[in-house]
Amino acid sequence: MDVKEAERVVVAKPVASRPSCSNFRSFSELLAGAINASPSNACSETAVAAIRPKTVRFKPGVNRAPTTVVSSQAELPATTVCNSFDNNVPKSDSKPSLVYKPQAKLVSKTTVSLLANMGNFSSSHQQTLLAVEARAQQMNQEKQNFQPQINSNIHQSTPSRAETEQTSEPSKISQNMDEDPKGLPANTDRPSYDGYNWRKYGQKQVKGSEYPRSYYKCTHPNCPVKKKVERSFDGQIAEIVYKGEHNHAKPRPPKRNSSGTQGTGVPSDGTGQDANNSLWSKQQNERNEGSEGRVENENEVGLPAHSSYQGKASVPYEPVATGAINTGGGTSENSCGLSGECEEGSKEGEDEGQRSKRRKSEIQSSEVGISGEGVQDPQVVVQNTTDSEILGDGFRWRKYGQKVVKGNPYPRSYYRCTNLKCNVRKHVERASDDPRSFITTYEGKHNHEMPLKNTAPVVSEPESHAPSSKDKA
DNA sequence: GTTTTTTGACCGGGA
DNA sequence: TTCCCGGTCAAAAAA
Repeated sequence: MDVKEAERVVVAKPVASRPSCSNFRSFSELLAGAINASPSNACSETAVAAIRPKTVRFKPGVNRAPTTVVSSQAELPATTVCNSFDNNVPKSDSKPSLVYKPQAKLVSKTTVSLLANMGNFSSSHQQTLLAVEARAQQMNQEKQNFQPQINSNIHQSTPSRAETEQTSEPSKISQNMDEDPKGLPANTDRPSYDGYNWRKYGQKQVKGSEYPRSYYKCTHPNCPVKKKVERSFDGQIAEIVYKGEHNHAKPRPPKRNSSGTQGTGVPSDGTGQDANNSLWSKQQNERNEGSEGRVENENEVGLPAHSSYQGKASVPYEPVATGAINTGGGTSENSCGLSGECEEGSKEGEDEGQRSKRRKSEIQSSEVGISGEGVQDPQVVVQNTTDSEILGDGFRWRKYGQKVVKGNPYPRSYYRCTNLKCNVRKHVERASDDPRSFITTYEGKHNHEMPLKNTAPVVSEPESHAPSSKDKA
């Protein structure tokens, strides 16, 4: 990728097509290439990996680093992603930054409505399939694009949080990765950005899909929810489809922290979803009080933006989880990104076994919680933030212009990050007749952390986050 | 020894 | 009825 172009991140609805990466070829070719030739390019490598997934347990140092690299910006894209979901226009083609275009998958009406309402979760929907597409590539791009800057920018801003965030972000990503078995350590529960714990029960190469599809079930007892995740060769999530509704609240975080809400993140294992989830919930609750809703954006958005849930109204937290949804709402706490994972990370002390046990207990407790407290806040979603301020990506934006540009009958709105030090801009335009479909294009990278709204829970500094993954003795 | 992931086989729905 | 294919099961492997 060209560095220059890297600056520009375009998010658009994915179009069914093969990755633009010239390297992508048929599996057979990839294999051959991988085997024969040195895997000069990542593409081939990844491809291979995709073909033969292996259980990769999270090892400190191994995956970590790479992931971390990533980007903080997940959030941005996330937002975009969200929007992009609905977008019908594959504008991306023209945009330089796109690495590949994931196939466009279906987005249920529910999703649409959710996005549209962002915040109002109507839950009426029946079980549905929600398809979200998260484009890994965006992620990648972002990762790549942002990284450089991050480094440079970080210096400017106080490293403390910003840095942590940035670094942590990766973790988020990793979380995202969670969907991916490979990337993630096998943390058992593997909470994902959506805040729930999932157990993988199958993987398969589905016809018509370039990537292997992984099947996950919610680990919560009696919970019928399942999700399908397709990952791109590079491990990025290409699509997530949820099925069913959770009949329980998100798993509560293990006791820890209420304070930590934001833990900056370090997501430990990337999977630390449990914690995340729970954290989210908690945070949400807490935040809700404050009316904050930032919550999951980052996480979810981050990547998972892809994950849009289908609405499940029944679960209060869900909404939150849905980053996309929140977007509308506004800030997310970032949950995991910041917090959830963080927490998990913080739990480093625990080892796998303990976690497992903990999970079990959590699960149970969560059940209880469901009926009890957890559920309350459906309103989480509804936030006061205005569109102009927080557009779902967790950052604050100020609209500074609007214009009709060639090729699109709809006016394009220009936004600038409200952070004085930040020169990131983005423009948003309708992608189609559907008022809910937008194409968001970012320019530049944020050199600051995502603004936390009012309450800012103390961020626990990620001490050395050891990969919480499991260190088994 | 425990738990999760991997993966081939099986099942059931739809064409 | 048969075939195709997505989804699920479950034994084996991995950590």
